[in-house]
Amino acid sequence: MPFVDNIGFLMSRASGQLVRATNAALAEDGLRVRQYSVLALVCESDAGLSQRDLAEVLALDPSQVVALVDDLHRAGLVERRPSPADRRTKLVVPTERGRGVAVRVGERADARLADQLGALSDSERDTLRALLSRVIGLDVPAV
Amino acid sequence: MPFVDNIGFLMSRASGQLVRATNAALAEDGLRVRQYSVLALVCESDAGLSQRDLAEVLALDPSQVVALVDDLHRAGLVERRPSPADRRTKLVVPTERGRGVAVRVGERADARLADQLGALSDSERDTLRALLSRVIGLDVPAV
DNA sequence: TATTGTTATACTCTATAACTATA
DNA sequence: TATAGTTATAGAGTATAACAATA
Repeated sequence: MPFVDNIGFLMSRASGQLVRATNAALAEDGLRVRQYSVLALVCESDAGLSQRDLAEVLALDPSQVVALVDDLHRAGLVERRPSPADRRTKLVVPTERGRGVAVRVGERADARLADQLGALSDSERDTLRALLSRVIGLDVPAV
Repeated sequence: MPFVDNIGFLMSRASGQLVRATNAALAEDGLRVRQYSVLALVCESDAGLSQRDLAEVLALDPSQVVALVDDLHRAGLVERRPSPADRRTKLVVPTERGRGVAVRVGERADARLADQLGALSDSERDTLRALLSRVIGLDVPAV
């Protein structure tokens, strides 16, 4: 099989393409996809997420999460709140402005992503989503 | 739809995982996946590939290809040959040693990749390959 | 004029190690 | 002793701009 059909190569190219397109969609709000992923996650959460939770979900090193939360905090989009249960833990929660930005840029990012996936039908997108989830080990493998 | 089901996010995580695993497989030969991709491509080619060809196939900037070819040349795995047709163009061709290394590390890299895709059946891998090709626009979209 | 390869530069991402404060 | 967050640092990847040689 020729190298250009290597799944790792195809995945890397596709990922780069999607990240570039998403970054372009987020750029006018001064965000990049990694910062936005943190913002989107904490907006989905009720009580806020610890930085450790964020690191695990995003598969990032905790030290990287520090920098991303710093960026969002500097932009006034999130705050760090002390956890009532554990004084080591800081819960990252969105500000009002952060919630608004998340909705707005989320829509633009989703639209851009949809453009990138234009060649795929809805059911093909579902298939792709399921296969990717299996690759990263989030779902149980078929027995 | 929760952010963790975002196709861009899943793609990015999957890509990172595959690249990491492949880099680990190539490490004992002092290669990384980007260098290996150049080596693999020129080994498939009969007459060698120009750096411009490589940049296009790999979706890299030509200046990045310069650095990758430099690395491989320093390791004695490829050579730059003047093109008979165009004195601006340099054809990148593997050395004998380069061909040997490509076969050996290619097998290890393929095995590692197969491990990473362990949860997927053969037909699912084909499906994934086809969907990724469509995303990056290599294939004609379904009409 | 346009293209091939090249150099230079800056920024982002990734990977580790070590430190602090709490548990 | 282990965990959450943090700082620091180095290396790899990405993105542009500009240049020389050649077409």
